Amino acid sequence: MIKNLNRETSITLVLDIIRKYGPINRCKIAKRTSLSPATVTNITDKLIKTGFICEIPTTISKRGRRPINLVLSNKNHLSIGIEIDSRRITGVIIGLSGDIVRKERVDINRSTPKDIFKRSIELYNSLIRNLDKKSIIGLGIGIPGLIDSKNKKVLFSAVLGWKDVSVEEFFEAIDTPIFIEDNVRAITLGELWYGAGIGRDNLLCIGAGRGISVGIVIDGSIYSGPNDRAGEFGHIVVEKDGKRCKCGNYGCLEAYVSTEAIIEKVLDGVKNNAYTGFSPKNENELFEEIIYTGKKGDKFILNIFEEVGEYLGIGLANLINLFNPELIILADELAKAGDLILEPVKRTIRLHALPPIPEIVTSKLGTLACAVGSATLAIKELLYSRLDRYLGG
Amino acid sequence: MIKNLNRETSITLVLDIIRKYGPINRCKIAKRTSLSPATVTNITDKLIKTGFICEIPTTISKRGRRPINLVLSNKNHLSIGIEIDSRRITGVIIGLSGDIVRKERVDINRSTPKDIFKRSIELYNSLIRNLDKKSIIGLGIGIPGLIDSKNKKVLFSAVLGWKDVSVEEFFEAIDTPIFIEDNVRAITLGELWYGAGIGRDNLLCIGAGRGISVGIVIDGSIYSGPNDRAGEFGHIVVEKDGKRCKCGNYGCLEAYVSTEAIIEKVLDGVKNNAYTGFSPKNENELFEEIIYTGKKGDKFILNIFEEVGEYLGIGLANLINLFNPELIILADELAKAGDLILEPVKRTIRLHALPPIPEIVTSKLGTLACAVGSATLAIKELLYSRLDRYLGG
DNA sequence: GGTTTTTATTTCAGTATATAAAATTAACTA
DNA sequence: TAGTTAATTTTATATACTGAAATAAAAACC
Repeated sequence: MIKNLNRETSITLVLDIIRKYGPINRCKIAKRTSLSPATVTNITDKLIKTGFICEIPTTISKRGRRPINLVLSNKNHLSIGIEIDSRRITGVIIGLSGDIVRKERVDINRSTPKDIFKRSIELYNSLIRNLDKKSIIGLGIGIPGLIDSKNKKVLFSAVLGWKDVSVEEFFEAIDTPIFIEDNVRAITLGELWYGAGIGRDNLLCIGAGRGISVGIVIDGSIYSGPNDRAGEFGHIVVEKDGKRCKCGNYGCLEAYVSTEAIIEKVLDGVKNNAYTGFSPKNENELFEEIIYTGKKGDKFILNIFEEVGEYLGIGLANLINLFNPELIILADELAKAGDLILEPVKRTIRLHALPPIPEIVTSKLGTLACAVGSATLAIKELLYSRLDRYLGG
Repeated sequence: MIKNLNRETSITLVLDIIRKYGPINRCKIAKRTSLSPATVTNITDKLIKTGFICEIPTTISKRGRRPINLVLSNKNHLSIGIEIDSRRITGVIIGLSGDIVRKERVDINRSTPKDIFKRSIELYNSLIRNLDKKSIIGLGIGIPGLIDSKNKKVLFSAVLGWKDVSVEEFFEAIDTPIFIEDNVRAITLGELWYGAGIGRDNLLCIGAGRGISVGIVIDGSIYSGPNDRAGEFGHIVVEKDGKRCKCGNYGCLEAYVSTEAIIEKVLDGVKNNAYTGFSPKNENELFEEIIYTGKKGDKFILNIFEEVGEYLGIGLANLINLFNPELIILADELAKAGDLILEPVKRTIRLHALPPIPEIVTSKLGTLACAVGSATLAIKELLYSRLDRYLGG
C-alpha cells in the first residue's frame, strides 16, 4: 500500500514536469509544480538515486549559478512494446524518455491467438537478449479491437478475427508486468508522450486503417469512457440514410473513410476502365501502391482521396466542434497518404468547423507509434502507480 | 496563497465525497478517500466548526455503534444564481447541498446589457433581503452565448444580441465574488451536482433551445476545451450537403433540431392547411403551445417531433459513440416536450449507437436548472479554491 | 441484566513531508 | 577582488497523516 499519498503525488508531479518539459532545472520545476525549491531538491535527489532521472550539463551562460538540467534517464529502466496486427508483429524497447533502443518486426500469416502470442513471445525474447532483466519494467501490447485492458482480455477484434481472448495466460512464462490496450489508444499515448503531441494536453489522435477510431486526450490523459467504449469515430453518422456500413447502419463515417473503402473504390474504377495509371500488383500492399500512384499525380487516385478527404474532413469538423482540441494527429495506415488526404481534409474543415481550427498533423512515430505507445503503457503505470516499490528499496 | 497544498486537497476530497455520496458517515468517507479514519475525524471537525457540513442523526439500527451521517450544511453558506435569457431573468438562492431557499423571476423586454444587468441587480437585492450578508458566498450568472468566464466577458450572444460585453463593471456595487458561465454549462453543472446527474462522473447534458449545445462532463468535471469552445453540438454535420444552417454551412444538426426549426415547420404546415388542431395564440409562447397540442395527440405535431427526434437521435448516437457517457440529460426548452421528443430519439439511438446505450432523461431541475447551476459556480469555486480563507480564520 | 461482540469514532504519539529562511555554490561583472 | 545574480542546498520547524490503542455506543448472547 502507498504509505503516504502526498509524497507519491509530489514525486509524480515532478516526474510529470520533467517528462513533459524536460530538460528542465530544479528552479523551474519548483515554479511549475508550486513546490518549494527545497522539496524539489529532495525529490529529485531520490529520483536520481533510483535512476529515473539524471542531470545533464547546461551550456547556456547567463549571470548567476548555472542551472542543472534534469531529464528522464534511458539507462536504468526499459520498457517493451509490441504491436499485433493482422499482417505483422512489431516490437520495440524504449527508455523512459521514449528513445527507441531496439526494434524488430516479423511478418505473420497465421492468426490464432495461440500462434500469434507464441510469435510475440519469441519476439520479446529476441528483443531483450543480453539485457539486464532488472532494467525491464514491463511489456505493453497493442491490439486492434475492443480491449478490456483491466482484465487483460480481447473482447472482440474484427481485424484479427478474435473473440473473448484472455491474454494473460499466454504470457505466464514472461516475468514482467503486462499491459494491453486497444491499438489506437496505444498510438495516442505514444504520440502524446513521445510523438507529435508532446507538451499538449488536449488532442485527438485519429487511427484510420481498416476501421477508424479516435484516441481522446483530455487534460493530459486518455479518456476511454466508463465502459472503455469512447472514441468510436467510425460509426458516427455523417450522412443520414447514407451508404450502408458493415455495422448494418447507414451513413457511418467508416463506410466512406477507411483503407478498405478506398481500395474498393480504386479497384472498382480499374475494373470499369477508369483513366488511371494504377494497376494492382502485390495483394498485401494495395493501399501503399495506391498512395504511391496518387503521389505521382494520378488524377483518378487524387479524386478518390479528394472525396474521401471531404468525408473525413466533415468527421473531423464534428470532432473539432465537440472537443475543441489543440491538435489533431492523423495516424495509422491512412496517415501514410500524407498531403494526399490532409489537403482535402483541411479544406473541408475550414468550411465546417467553428474556429479556432486546430493544427492537423500526421503521426510522428509513424509505423512504430503503436509499439512505442504500448511500451509507454508500462512506463505510465510505473510512474503513476508503481513508484513506491522502487523508491522504498 | 495556499499554505499547504496537501491539506487543501484532502479537505476537498472529503467535501467532494460528502457532496456526491452524502449523507455519509466518517468510516465510509475514510474508505472512499483512502484516508485514515483519524484524518477524516480531523477534517470533518474543521468542516463542522466552519459550518460547511453538519451531522444528522442516524435511525438505522444494525449492531455496533451507530454511524453519524454527515451532509453539506444549508445554514451557513448561501449562493445566488441568476439566469439571463432573452425573455426573463431568473434568480435563486441555494445552500451548499443545492436546496433552493428562494427564487424569483422577472420578465423583460429590453435587451441592452445595461438594462438587463440593472434588472439583475434589482433581482439580486430583492433575493437577498433580510439575509446575513456574511452567509453569501458568491453570485453566478448564466448567459446564453460564447462566454469568457475567466475574464468575465460575454464574447458573443446571438440570443441576446450582445457582443464583447464586459460583465464585471456592471456588478461593481455588489460586494461578493461574481462568476459567469455559458448557460448550457451552467445547466450541466447544476444537473451534475444537484439534479439528474448526482453521483455520475461521465455524462452529457444537451441544452436544446434556440441553439443546441452539449455540456460535457468527464470524470466528474466539466470539460470546456482549451479555448472554452467545446460542446458546439449544434454545428456537427449529420447530413452532408443537407439543409442550410444559420451559420452558413449545410447539414448542421441545429438546422433540423431547435425550437425555431420546429416552430417554423409547424407554422409552415398551418399556412399550408395541414390537418392539425394547432393554432398559434401567444407569440411568446408558441413552442409551449405546440407541445401542448402535441401532447393532446395531434398527429401533425407528433409527426414533426418524430422527424426532429430522428435527427436529434442521430446526433445523440454520434455523441454516444464518441463519449460513451453513463447518462444523457436533455435540458432547456426542448426538454419540455418530454416523451414527445424522447421516444423517437431513443428509437433512433438504438439504431445508430453502439452499445452500451446510456440512460436518457430530461432535466430534473427544469426551468431553474440554469439559475441553480449558476449558483453552483460560486459553490464550486468556494469548495475547490477558497476553502482556506474560511478554514484559516 | 450484565457481558460480549460489533462497529464507529476519537485520542495520541510517532513519522515523514513540505516549507521558510538562511546559507552555500557557482557563475558573471565591475 | 569584491559585488551581483541566480540556482541549489541546508537547517530547523510546522503540520498533515497514520497506526494502534482507546473509547463510545449500539445489538447479541447467555
